[in-house]
Amino acid sequence: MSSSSSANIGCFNTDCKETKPERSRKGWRLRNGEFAGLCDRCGSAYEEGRYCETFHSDAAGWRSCESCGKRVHCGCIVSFHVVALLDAGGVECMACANKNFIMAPNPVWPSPLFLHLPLPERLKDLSVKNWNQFTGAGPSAVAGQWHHVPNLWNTATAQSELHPKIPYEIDRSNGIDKLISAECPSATAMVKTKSEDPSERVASSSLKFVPPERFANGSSGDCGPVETKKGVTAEPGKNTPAAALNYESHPSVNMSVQSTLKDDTSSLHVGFGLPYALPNVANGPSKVSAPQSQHQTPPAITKPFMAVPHNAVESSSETQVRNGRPRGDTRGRHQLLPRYWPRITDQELQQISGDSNSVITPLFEKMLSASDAGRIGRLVLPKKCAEAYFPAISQPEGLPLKVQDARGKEWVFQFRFWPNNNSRMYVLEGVTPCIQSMQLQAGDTVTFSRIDPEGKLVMGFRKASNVPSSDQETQTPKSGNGFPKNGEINSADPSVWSKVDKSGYIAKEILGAKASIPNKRKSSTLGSKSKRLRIENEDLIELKITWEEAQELLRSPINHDPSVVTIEGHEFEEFGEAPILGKPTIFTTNQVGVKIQWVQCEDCSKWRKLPFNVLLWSRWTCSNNSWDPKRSTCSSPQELTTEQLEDLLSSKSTAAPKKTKAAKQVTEAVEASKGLDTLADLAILGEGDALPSSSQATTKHPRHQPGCSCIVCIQPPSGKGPKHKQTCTCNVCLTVKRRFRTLMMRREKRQSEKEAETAHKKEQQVQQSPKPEPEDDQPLSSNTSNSSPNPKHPLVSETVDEDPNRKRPSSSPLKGQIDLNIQPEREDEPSPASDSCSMRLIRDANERDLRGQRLSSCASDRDPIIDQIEPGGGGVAGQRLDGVPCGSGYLDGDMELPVPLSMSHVSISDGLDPRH
DNA sequence: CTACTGCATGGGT
DNA sequence: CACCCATGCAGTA
Repeated sequence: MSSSSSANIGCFNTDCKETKPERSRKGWRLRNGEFAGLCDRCGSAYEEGRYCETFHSDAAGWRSCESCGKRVHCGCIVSFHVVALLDAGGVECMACANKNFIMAPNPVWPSPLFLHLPLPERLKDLSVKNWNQFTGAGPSAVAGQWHHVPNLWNTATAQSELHPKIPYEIDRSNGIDKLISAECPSATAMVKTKSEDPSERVASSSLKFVPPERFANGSSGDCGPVETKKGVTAEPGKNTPAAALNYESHPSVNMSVQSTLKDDTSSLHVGFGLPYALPNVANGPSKVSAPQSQHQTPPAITKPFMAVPHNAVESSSETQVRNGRPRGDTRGRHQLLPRYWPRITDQELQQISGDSNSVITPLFEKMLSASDAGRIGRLVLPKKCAEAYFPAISQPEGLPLKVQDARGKEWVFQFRFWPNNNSRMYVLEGVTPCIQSMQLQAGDTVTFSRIDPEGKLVMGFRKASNVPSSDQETQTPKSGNGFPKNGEINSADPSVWSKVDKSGYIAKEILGAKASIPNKRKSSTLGSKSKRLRIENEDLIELKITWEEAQELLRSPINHDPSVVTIEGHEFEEFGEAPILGKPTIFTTNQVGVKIQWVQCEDCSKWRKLPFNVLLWSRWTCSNNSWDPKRSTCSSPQELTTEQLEDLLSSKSTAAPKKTKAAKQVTEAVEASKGLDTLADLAILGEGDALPSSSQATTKHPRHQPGCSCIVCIQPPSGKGPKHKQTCTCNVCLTVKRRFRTLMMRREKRQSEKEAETAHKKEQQVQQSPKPEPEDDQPLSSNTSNSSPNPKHPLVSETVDEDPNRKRPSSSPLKGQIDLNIQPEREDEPSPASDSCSMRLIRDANERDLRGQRLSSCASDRDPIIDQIEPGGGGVAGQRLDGVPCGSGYLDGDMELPVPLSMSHVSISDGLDPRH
């Protein structure tokens, strides 16, 4: 920033002697991505590669290329991009670097995002990144291979030692120079003392820099982590003394709060390797500059930490004996899978650190599986993460690892592994108390970070998203739908964080952090492993949003104005008929007091005015504007002025969530298949309210559905109870199944039913905008969707099986419509045909339904666990899903099993889940 | 019988 | 196809 500001005045080169230099040459790349503007003289100097030499030949940072010996400056922004830092230490001019297979120069500059952070943060961040670069980045031209990098024990230390300098050194216009200059020597020194045993301890050398205070026993030099002064092994007989990290006298792995340790960080905490050490980080999947990556760098592991024995008893031979395979085998696979990349933002980390001198380095994160969150208390650690960031262990018993949670609580887990095939499976044992204290459940994510200079391991977490806020201890503000607002979290609102205790609190960021997280990131973070998880976490986000949007689309059925009921402070809109969906429009009242409706053409984006009571297709274009021929083409100008449009839009945004109004104003709407599909998906996959992550987030348990009684399914701590059985015949299940089937059928038949549809459409077109949209857009008459003529069946009339009207012939002209309320053919049974996926969907839907039910019926504190639902029998009205007679005055009797859709007509002022 | 432990299994990548 | 890892499950306490 500082640099860019100066860039606006004459030559960018502050040493330029030109009195009134005129910038005409493009210089080096600035941190903001632009290029420094230089006058001719400086520009040519730069282009000729003698800029540094010319303008600051006496500055610090001059080094010699390891390959050609050429003197190169290594410590200013100008030279930053033309010098390659070697893993083994030293630097190379780009010429040699390229020859030696270095394709990319030093890591890219921080992303623009980074630059937007307050200076202190940037500095910190930058310092970390730079440091990382220095510590581990850079292929070794000499060896022709990537050299080791992160050494838990030393890098952290080294880093910590350096950080304190950064603040003042970098706080200058050319801070970069200083920063780098300051670091270079250290880094170099470190590398130069490299281990003598390149085969197995490529970079362990730096261990020598581990300050004595960190490894009190002095064995760090050779053994890495070690005993600390107290030297108490976690479990006598199980842990080798050397391996025990003696976290205070905590003999067992049982976790307990150890507040007293808070400050005793010098020797009790394990340091963790730097996660971002890959030299070619710029080429990584998640670039530092990724627009929305929160300027995180993927925790690339240049070399598994485990390659370096960390304790005296560890030896490669032993390791091999135990595992049947040297751990070093993993050397080739340096990077963590994307799903383990920490998504925690720097700011969040900053918050955790509490004091400004701490630097948080996100290490990795892991979404809890059912077993992780179960009562077994074992958290399976991704192998690479464990090996990269946790101390190396040679004994299956592992060692106790002290981890601090975001609140400063300290826990001691047993970090160990199990021989597995020829590999290892790392687990953290004894995590139950911690998991429970954080109220985590399957699907939630735990993050591991390291705080420097303390070198503490910090465990944060992020709820899967829809967890009721009350369940969370976080103070993160949540949006109405239960999602914490990413912006709020990341906005670095100190006030929020400052409330948290000293150690800060890792924000439970929204899953997916809304749109701020690139899709790629989302998917990668969540992992490609579990589709279920992805659906819940990623797509759900989409769905969630869509769902909310869908609410806006809900219109009361024609001739049925909704009535608003308030239950426990939440407004519920009650329709006499099933609401219908339509294209979102904006309603306003003109000067004359006449209500009008604005709709945006999907082709030209122009807004057109329509009568307020018009039904619209989900896809509406100017050509459909039969009300205003003059504006029935995209070429015709927009009626609204910019200002008016702004007002309009702003009003929309403010009123948007309040669908109630709209519902009252709009008489009807039409839904198109797109929306239909979306809705269908929504209905099935998840209402805005998140699916209980505990149940579905779980991932690969193959037999969860039926009456699985495995520990995972039984898991109560995080799970919310048993689930609906696949064979369950309760109303919810039946309804959902039917619906699901219906949806499926509808799609299939859509095609064949066009005719009927067309015919039907004609009728409607009399009063609606003609939109002969082929398969996708089908006119929806107000009542069509609901075959139930009985207005008393508010929403899901279909649930009433007895209702003959329900039996909609498959040929119904309404088929193509999105009416979720239609009563599918009553092929009752849980279509065995439905594959597991379908069933899952159904189950999910069930859960959602439940929630919806609860939401719409009576607010209850009970968890929407399907199993808690008492088989309501075929559509007994007025009965709660959970078996509790609901008597809620909400809907007249028949309202049972509110389909997901029912949720949408609920206008909730503060969240989808009123329960909380 | 329950809880725990440690390894086996197998789906997914 | 190898590896990862979520979960299963037998053996033990």
